[in-house]
Formats: sequence, structure tokens, C-alpha cells
Amino acid sequence: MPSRLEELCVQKGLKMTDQRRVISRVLSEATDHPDVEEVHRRASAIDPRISIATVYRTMRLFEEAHVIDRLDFGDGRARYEKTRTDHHHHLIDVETGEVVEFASEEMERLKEAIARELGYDLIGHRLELYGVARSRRQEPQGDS
Amino acid sequence: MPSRLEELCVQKGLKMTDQRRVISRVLSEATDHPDVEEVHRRASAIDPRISIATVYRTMRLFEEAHVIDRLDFGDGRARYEKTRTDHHHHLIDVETGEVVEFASEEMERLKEAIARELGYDLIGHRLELYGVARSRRQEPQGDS
DNA sequence: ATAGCTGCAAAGCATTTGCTGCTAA
DNA sequence: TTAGCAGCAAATGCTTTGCAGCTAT
Repeated sequence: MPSRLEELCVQKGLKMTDQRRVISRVLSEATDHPDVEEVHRRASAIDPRISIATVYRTMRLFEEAHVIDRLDFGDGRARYEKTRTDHHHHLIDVETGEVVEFASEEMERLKEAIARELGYDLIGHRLELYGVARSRRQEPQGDS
Repeated sequence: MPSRLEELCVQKGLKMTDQRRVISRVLSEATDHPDVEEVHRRASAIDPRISIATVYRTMRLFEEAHVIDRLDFGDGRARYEKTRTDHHHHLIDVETGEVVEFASEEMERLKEAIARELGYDLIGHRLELYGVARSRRQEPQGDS
């Protein structure tokens, strides 16, 4: 059974090879935001004859076809997620690296309003929050 | 006359060498958001015996002393600005690279509220808007 | 045949670092 | 003298790319 992401790729006219199929399946099944190395690791577990260069090339290909989105959490490497229809943003737990997704209609309105006020039409935007779980704050065994 | 940024550095207990003085002056006089290469270029114009490695080391030093802030506009290199007391964000003109600063009390409130709702205390955040000047949109001579 | 894809290794870019000589207290 | 700094070049980490062989049509 082709993954949902593979079907999307085909719709976009992408030629699907074995390695692209494996990568699309890995991405389709991911519930997190893996970087290229992690995608390569998971893809290699399915089919070891897949090089990191191909993963890089495929990620770029998929990104240009708008079936995945590149994320930048400021740590120097790109993360990816399936393209979604809903606007959403990410809150990164700075202690665990965990990523919490959230959406806010108010935020959408506000950034449009700000751009308009400044005389601009909004093309894109980026918003991430970095935080620590409030429950963890009162536990005094923090070892950093 | 020492630059304001140099004075700040001294207050923070940093040892000021000739090259650090030059770099602090460059940063103090900057009204834009230069990257390391640009800081090096401007510093070299004042005193040519200053290496890019020293600029990198000094930027990190200044950043750790909280006299400058590192910015990331998503183009792979770090930009810098003097540390300011006011919360503000950046709108990047995707056609000219120009950076417009803005502040929004509503935005500050909103992101705090979102984090709290998700059960987190906010440690940091990142927000950039990318846009095109509305005035430029109707001029049909766009050559891209 | 032929266009396009892959793997490998080399190159690229921003940034960091090991080392050695220098500099200021 | 001695701790810390600067310059240089080599190393790093992520990503891209040149090249030659392979694979489907």
C-alpha cells in the first residue's frame, strides 16, 4: 500500500523510485519533526541501499513539490514535516527537545494586521516559542 | 571617545583589546543588522590587522555578555544587533532584504498566553515576518 | 539509446578551534 | 613570567554537487 505522501508525490508528477518511495513512507509515518540524518536512519532500516545524498536530494525535491515543509528550530539543521493545510506553529521544549504544535487564529490575524500597518503584504512568516514545562519548574533536581 | 557599546562591555567586565574596541565601535554605529563578514569588512576599514576569526570570537563573547543579540533570518548566517531593552521583531522585505523593526504589545501578550495554555513557561521565542512592500506590488516591472 | 536517478567522494559555506607567537600587567 | 589574546590554517557540521555507472523506458 503506497503511503499517503507517495500518492501526493505522484499527483505532483514526481517520478517515484524505490528510494523515494521509502523516504516518502518514512515521512508519511513520522509523527515528529525528523532531520535529514534521522530520515536517513529510518529509511536505511527499511532499505539499506540508500545514501544520505539521496535523502538530501529527495527532501529538496519533496519540499519544492510542497509535499513537505522545512522547519528551522535554530540548531543548524533542517527539520521536516508533511505539508499541512492548517496554519500552525511550534513550541520547542528547550529541556527535552520535544515539539508541541499549536494554532492560533488570533496570531494569524495579528501578523497580517502588523504587516499591513507597516505597508507590506505578507509572503511568509516564522514563529517559534521556546519554553520549559511548568510542571518541571518546581522540581528542584534540575541538573544543568 | 569610547562607543556606548564599549562602555557596556567594560561594565560587564570584558577586557577590551584594540580589536574588540574596533568591533564594538562598528557594532555601536551600525543601524542595520550586519553579519560577521560585514562586521569584519567594516572593522578592517578602521584597522586592517583584524582577522575574521577574531570577529567570530568577539561576536560570541559580546553575545554571551548580552551586549549584542544574534538574529537568524533563515539565510544560513547569523546577523547581529545591539541588545535593546524593548521587545521587538523584524519584518524582512524579501525583495530588497531590508529589515523593518516593529513591536507589538498584543503579540507579547498573545505568545505568553499561548505558552501558558500549553503548560509552558516561555524562555524565548522567535518571530519574523517576510513580506513585499505593498507599493511595489502594483508596479509591473518586476524582473524575477 | 537515453534521460534521469543513485552512490561516492569531494567541494562549499558558515563557524569553530588547535597551535604558536605576541602582549599587557 | 604568565595568563589571556590574535592570527593563521586546519577542522567541523550540515548541505550540495561533479562524476561515472546504473536503470527503466
